[in-house]
Amino acid sequence: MIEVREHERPSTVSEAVAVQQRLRPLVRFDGQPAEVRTAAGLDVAYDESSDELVAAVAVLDVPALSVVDSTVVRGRAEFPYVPGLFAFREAPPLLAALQQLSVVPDVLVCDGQGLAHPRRFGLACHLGVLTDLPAIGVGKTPMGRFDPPGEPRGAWTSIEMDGEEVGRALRTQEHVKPVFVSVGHRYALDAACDLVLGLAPKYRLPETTRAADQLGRRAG
DNA sequence: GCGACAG
DNA sequence: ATCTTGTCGC
Repeated sequence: MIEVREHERPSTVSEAVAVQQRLRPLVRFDGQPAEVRTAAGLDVAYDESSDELVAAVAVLDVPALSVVDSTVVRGRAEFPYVPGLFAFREAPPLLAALQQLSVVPDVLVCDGQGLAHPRRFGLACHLGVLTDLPAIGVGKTPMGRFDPPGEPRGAWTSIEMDGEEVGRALRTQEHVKPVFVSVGHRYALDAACDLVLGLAPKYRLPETTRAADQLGRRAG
């Protein structure tokens, strides 16, 4: 099963920022899996009462893209939504859901950013470090600066923040708005984009996140 | 000072 | 995140 590293649960913005600064150096850039046979999609859906949420994880076989395992955990939001501190709201229930899995996925495909974050420590880095599993971030909304990639499927451009490449705007479907890919933990950016393209043969978003999204919505 | 700000 | 079915277009 998945082991989760001991971690703090801050209740204020300044404490949360301090936790990010402390965990950031633990991000690893080596240890990428030689072959990805399973990929987990993670997503959180919100309920009516605004502080109730549903964390869903779907593990897909690669490259078949069939669901081989899944878990759903209901809970309450322990932290408000604050841009840049997204993980303190969604990581707790997602970690609980990950621990219920009967298989350990080769990579976590997170719904949000990884290094494409003001302090280079988005949700994908957070989850990657706390589980020490390879992780990447696939966001629907861009964070840094980028030029629009070409229209063909597979076209991409660099996303930069403070003059460095922190991710890529990747076109997964021709003439469709790109997704925003960044490294989370133990994964290279090139490989992350290859993986996302393989996971998104038909739609804009990877099948992993689509499956998790559907699970969470069904349980809400 | 003003605007921007993952889900 | 969420409010929301069918419909226009490649």
